[in-house]
Amino acid sequence: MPELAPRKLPTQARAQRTYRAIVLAGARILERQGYEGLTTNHVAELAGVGIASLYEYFPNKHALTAEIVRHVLEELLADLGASTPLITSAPPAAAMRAWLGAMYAAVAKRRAVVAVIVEEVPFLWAIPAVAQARTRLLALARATRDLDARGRGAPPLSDATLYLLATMTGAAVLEAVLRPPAAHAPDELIAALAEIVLGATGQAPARRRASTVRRERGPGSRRAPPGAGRVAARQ
Amino acid sequence: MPELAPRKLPTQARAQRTYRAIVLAGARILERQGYEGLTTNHVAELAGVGIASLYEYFPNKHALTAEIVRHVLEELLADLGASTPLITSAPPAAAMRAWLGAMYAAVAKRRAVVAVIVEEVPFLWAIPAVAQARTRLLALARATRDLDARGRGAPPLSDATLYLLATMTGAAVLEAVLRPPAAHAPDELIAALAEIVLGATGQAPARRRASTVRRERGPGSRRAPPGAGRVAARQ
DNA sequence: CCATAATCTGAGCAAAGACTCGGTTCTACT
DNA sequence: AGTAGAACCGAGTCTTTGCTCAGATTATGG
Repeated sequence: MPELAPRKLPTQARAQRTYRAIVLAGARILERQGYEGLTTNHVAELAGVGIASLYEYFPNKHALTAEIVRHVLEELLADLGASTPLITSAPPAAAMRAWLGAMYAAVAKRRAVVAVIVEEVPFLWAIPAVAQARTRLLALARATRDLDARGRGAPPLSDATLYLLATMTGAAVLEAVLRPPAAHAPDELIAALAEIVLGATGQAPARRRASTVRRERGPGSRRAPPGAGRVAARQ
Repeated sequence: MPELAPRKLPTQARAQRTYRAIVLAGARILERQGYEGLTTNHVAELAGVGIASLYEYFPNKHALTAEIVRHVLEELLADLGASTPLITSAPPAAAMRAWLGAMYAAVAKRRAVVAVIVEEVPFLWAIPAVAQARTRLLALARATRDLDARGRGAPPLSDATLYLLATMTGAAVLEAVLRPPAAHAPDELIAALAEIVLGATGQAPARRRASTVRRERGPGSRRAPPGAGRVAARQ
């Protein structure tokens, strides 16, 4: 198990710029050339710093990778956090759709990097930030359920069901973004997904006819552009 | 995009043994040392053949990797296929539980390799066998729905919902096997998962109290052994 | 301003790893 | 038996790449 923590954190302003440049360059390379293209020399060059500066902050390549992943994840979670006010103020059903939409948007915005990270980065789940994010999201789901159960008279979901719903929705969003099915527009998927989740939580009306699920495609629901099937450019 | 097809297939018996030995050795290394440990020299050595023999059949490392993946996937699907007779003969609800149980067992049996394959192998979705398996499973789901819809009077699921259910279930099983939650035994998860899916397909009775979902752990539902959280041994 | 610490640097080392070459050994088939 | 071609082989080539070293440069704070 390789060391995943940075050697030290930059304190001076100049050093902070260097550190940041390294991480950003790493993210760009990861996005464009995949994990196999992520070489320390290349990262340093693109960042415009000497290779030794990179090793000033990271003990090895794995630690650099972990930091890149942490950075991307943090930005993604920040996006999600920014849309929670809108969500919590909405009525439950709309809130669910909004939440799923926000997840979708956050992932879609960084489609290429996220694809490489989840599909190629080794030791992904050994990165503390990743494991933490998982438990935090599960805790959030549990809290929401408890709050919701207190509000209505309905019996609460079992822990196992809640766990499954949380992981399944996350996986479904990832799947829908990374390997979009040609036959369905994003909006349609989000709506159908919301319906499944709401149904399982007992908040949905009895299952409606299939035709009511199929929406017309509005301007905001354009389907993936041609070529979006490719995972990354890979020079 | 690297070449992923074998250079040629062995025809003589001796050559078939060689080919097989290479693929099996590759699978073992992938399982034990992850993708980073999968070097062509090492594979040849473990297979007990010369390195040049490996390159007799595979034009490059990527093609070898693709073949290893194909082999593991084929075995996994064979396991699934072997249990379909039992499943199709059962009534719908029991069939769903049996199907999920079979998926779980098939993945759990090869936990370590599967983990490495889905988390580390680059170009995974560019491997024809992988993409094919995905579409075949989706087609199976669609066929089942149509058959089922004709049997009962209920309206059929929309295509989008079906797609989501299929991918979500697959993802949930993978997740449950690869990163098992300490709090829930496999049987409990399978049961809860079946309930979610059946609920979404309109076949389940109205959502029951949470307590009825929680089963006692029988002898067959032992939870993951200690250390099962590790993804692979990694020498 | 000076001493000390922090930061930066790039040539180059050592190791690893993908793949080839030139040839030997085995098998199939007449 | 003889021969064509299929299969096998491993030492060695060539490239890549993670990482270090020894020292130059810049900031800090007394």
